Amino acid sequence: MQVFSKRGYHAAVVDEIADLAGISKPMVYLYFGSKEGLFIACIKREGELLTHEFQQAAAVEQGADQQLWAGLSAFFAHVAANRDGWVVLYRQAPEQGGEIAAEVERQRAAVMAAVTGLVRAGITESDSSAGLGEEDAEFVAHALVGAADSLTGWMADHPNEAPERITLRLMNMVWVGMRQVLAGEVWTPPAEPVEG
Amino acid sequence: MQVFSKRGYHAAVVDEIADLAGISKPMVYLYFGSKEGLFIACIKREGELLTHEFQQAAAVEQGADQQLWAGLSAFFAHVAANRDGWVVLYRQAPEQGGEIAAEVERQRAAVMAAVTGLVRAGITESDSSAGLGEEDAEFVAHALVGAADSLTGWMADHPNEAPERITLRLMNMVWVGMRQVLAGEVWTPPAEPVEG
DNA sequence: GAGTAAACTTACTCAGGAGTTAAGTTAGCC
DNA sequence: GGCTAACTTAACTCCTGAGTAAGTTTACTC
Repeated sequence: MQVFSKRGYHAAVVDEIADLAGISKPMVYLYFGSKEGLFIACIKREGELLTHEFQQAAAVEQGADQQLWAGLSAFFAHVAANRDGWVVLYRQAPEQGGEIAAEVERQRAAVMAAVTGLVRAGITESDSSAGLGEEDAEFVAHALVGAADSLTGWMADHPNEAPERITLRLMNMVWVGMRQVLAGEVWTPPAEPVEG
Repeated sequence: MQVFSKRGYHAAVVDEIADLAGISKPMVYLYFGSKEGLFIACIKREGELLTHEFQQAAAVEQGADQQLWAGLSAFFAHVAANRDGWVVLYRQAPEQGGEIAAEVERQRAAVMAAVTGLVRAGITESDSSAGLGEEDAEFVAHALVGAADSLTGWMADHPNEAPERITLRLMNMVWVGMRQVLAGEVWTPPAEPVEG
């Protein structure tokens, strides 16, 4: 994870990974078959761990907003403690082909589905759904995950910021806005085009 | 750009790039010196173009929200028309070392600074600054850029969605929330810890 | 403590791809 | 027609790094 995160898949050298793990290269091939196999194992573990922690945290029966809060808190806590894994999973894996791409897609979709589910719940929970539907849930989920991802970088620059505080800030940015939108308050752009 | 975007820096083969450009490999080396030089040129152009378009759009004198709206619209329009460039700049470049990392960092910082500037303006423009400060501006800017990045993926799955509509959705998610927070409405988490 | 299987290492092979060299080819110009 | 500039083609060198083969240590059994 550490090496893949720092160097990227292609630039990561199996020898370095083996050294760092305190074993020799042939052992890596014995255990994982190939570099690709090793990488897939990394992604799989990371994705499943993250999804599991997120859903575990969000599973408690309560309002959708609080579930989302719990899930995001778990997410940030996990990433803060384990930045490499997230970087590998979300930032650099997608461009590879074949089996790797497939596994990454699977793990990512799982994360996205979990978030989308909570957002959807938040929308339908509101009485006045204000015309927001499935597409909006997906949109918000994408934006949320992207924001969270980017904030992992911000978090690295602010090591004293607790994951809960980050979640709180993010919830205030997003959820309060969504609630307002659901309540009918909408921001609108200027009527005429701003520039030719 | 196309090849770097599809394959990633390391897996990109100079021969393929040359073929696609309709020139021969030695010419690539004549013009750019090395693969790294070529890549840096790509990043530089992309970053400067994007920053320029964003700032151009946001430069018109008006409310900070409308400036942000204009800037984000320009951003989405640019990325929609030129996905490869964004992918190269934001998603895969950072993990390389040396000169590449330096240039990427420079371009990214420029984008981030532009966004942060507008968010900061939005905060100070409000009468009741509600205790939000520079750190909050940076936080929101990070979240915004991350969301925008992630939404470029969503956009690729929804080709009929106009960039302006995406911006509108995003503005409604973020700005309305921020306005509410500035006005004093705050979302708070459950009092007791959700899980042990 | 010899025999042996499992766990491991050292030292290799071999392919792919960055970067180069050299010998053309084409177009424009005097 | 010869000269130059801008290129191409195609072969090459050389290095890095994935994957492997053969040998060596460890640990366990009788």
